[in-house]
Amino acid sequence: MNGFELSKSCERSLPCCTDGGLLLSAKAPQVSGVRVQLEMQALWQQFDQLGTEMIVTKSGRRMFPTFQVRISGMDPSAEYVLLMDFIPVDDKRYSSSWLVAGRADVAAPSRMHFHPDSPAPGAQWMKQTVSFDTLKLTNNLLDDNGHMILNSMHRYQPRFHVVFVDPTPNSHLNAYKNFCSFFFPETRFMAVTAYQNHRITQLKIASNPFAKGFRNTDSNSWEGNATP
Amino acid sequence: MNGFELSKSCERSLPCCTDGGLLLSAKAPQVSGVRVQLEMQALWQQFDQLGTEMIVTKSGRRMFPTFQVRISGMDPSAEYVLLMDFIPVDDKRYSSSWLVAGRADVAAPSRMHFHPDSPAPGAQWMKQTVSFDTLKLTNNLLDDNGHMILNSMHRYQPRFHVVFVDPTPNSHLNAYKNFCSFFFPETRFMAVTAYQNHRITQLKIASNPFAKGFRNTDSNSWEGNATP
DNA sequence: CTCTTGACACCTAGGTGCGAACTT
DNA sequence: AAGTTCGCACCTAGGTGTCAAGAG
Repeated sequence: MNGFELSKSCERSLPCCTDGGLLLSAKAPQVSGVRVQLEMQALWQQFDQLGTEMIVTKSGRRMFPTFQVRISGMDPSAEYVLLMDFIPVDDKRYSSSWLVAGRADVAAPSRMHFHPDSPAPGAQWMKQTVSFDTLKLTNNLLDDNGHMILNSMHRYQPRFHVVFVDPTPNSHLNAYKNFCSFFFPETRFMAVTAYQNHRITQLKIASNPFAKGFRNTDSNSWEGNATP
Repeated sequence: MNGFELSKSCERSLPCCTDGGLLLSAKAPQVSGVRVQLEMQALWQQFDQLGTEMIVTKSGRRMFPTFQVRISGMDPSAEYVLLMDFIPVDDKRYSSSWLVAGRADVAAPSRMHFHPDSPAPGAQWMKQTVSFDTLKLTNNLLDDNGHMILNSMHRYQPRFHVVFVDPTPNSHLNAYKNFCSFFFPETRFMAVTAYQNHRITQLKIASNPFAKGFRNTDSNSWEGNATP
């Protein structure tokens, strides 16, 4: 039971560093020890149990909950770039009843979202929570605002990447050594243009401060539901 | 009179690079060619003609107009830090009628305000206007929010500094070569806790979008002022 | 029929000067 | 009297789900 404090986040984050048969030691020391912990995990799990949905709009919509992580194990003085992308969970297309409705549409242009503070030294990334609150989701294939393009009615798994900026000449030859990827199963979601599950809507309203206007302030709303 | 296209901004910005008898050539090439142009100059001059006043509060107040500059002549790939400070225009203390009321108070702790994007390569600084809109002024000597501490009823001259981040070992030995300072006379102002000149108040209300609530929207207020 | 769009009311978050109350 | 402080109404700017209308 000892010495597991750090590896706990590994259990949760399932690092993709185990690239096929490659040993972890094949990674550069600047990334091999990096540990990532998801923030607001309880909330993410609450959504996940209902089947998380994220709204996509033409102009771009934020994620809620926001993807936020705490990072440890970086080289404090080394420079890192942090970024996210979204991979389709399966190649299926869903109908409103969550039945598979067909094969996935043609793959949308897959974009990367660089954290706006990138690049920055490890010390800066580790000293506080790293938040991707400026990331927006869109269903507009022609988007030119740098938002993440997703297909509505498809499921996605957010991925998080830590890239060590290697100052060594010809470092691109060893590029595969210099990054590490993480994903958290509880952050999977369905992209939608309108909520399909009313319980998701209610949980969003209850937990997102910007939706406070839709909260039922009547603690006794269960009584006296007058009907015409 | 030729070759003055660049030095035009120098006329306006009065670089402090001419450090006493030192030649400009004593500066590092990364800063010797830097040119800075004040944005919203016409508005600054309009305020300056009335005697600009800036509110200082305990919690910190933004400047209006905001100090913004356009920069050219940097080495695009060199790293720079940009910062501001405020120097007392004179050692006098003013009363509400702008009469000198005594010697200046003990010098407040002089702070530097680093532009939050610092450090960044020259190319990034030059590609768009650099804005110091997060800078706030306070009269709280014990401020721990990193705001600029000023004495009310004193006049100040904002200064703008461009610092080349020299990667050379022992570069601190040549530190004086690696920066260049600019100031714009029309940005001088009096720090106040409440406006003294009503014409300044009116110009602020007319030009600051956040003060729109105090504008006289009735272009025809002279007619039909119904009273009960 | 299912899914998408856009105007909308309602929030958060925070920048204005006002004016009464307060301090000196 | 002169200068400062603080709550306030009124803005900007932008993030919510809702609902009616539109598109296929």
